Amino acid sequence: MGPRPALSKGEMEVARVLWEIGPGSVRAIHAALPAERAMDFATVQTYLRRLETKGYASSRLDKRLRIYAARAKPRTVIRETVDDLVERLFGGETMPLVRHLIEERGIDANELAELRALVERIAEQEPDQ
Amino acid sequence: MGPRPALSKGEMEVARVLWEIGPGSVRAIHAALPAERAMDFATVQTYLRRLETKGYASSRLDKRLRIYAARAKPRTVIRETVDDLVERLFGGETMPLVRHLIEERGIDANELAELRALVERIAEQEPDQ
DNA sequence: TTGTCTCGCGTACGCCTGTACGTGTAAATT
DNA sequence: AATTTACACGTACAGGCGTACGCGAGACAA
Repeated sequence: MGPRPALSKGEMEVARVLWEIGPGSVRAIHAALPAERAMDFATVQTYLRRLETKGYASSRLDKRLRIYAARAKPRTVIRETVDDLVERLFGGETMPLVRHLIEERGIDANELAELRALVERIAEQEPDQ
Repeated sequence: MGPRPALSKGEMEVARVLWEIGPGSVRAIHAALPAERAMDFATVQTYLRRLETKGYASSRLDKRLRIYAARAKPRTVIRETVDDLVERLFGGETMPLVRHLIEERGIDANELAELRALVERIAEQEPDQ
């Protein structure tokens, strides 16, 4: 997977839906977008076309209906996107962002428990010092 | 602080330096950029002008030297930026990003200790359940 | 069969972004 | 004084991005 052009914000939203609901028609993807994020059908179509051009999605014609599918794995795309952000906005350091997320955005009791477990798990893997 | 146009990637890098070194001339900011990220002097100048237009920075002339200063606080800008990303790429959920950062990017022993402390601190604040 | 609906697909368009160049002028150097 | 250096400031320009419109052709309804 060579250097793909980065996802734009709009493309991200559509890609996310693609991952979530799997392959689908433009209509399906349009319908699966969060209601409060009302994009025009044609806009979604454009984003999907661009996702394909950029290598993030593929498509095939099923009869007269074009079906899009994700081509890049979420983890990969998230890594690329987040790495870039961390680099530019945090000088490459991870912790400031983690801190921000926990302190500023807040996490509830469940999430806190999960985080605790995660920390312990990592702590075991990574032998002290 | 009304709705500012979002920072572009290039603007982010420059804004970060502005926060780090405080008010300074274009040259100072240019010099403070990570060496491996060599932008042209004139490019930095353009970004600073745009940062001012967007409301993220202010400037004054000191003799014939224009001095730029940050106008928006890092925390605020980071909140706006990260909120947007979390919304678009993670459907508004915080934990997937936290998990990604910890698991995929990895953190060293020191960071792990800090994270542990942070979790405990939050756990105390937020009474169980 | 004759609209009407639904899509695909090409096209559009203004603003944003990355990345500078060039000109004019003030300050510094020789 | 003449030359070089250093900036500010205006301008540029191609490609990306958000957000569609409109046409043409099957599919479906009447």
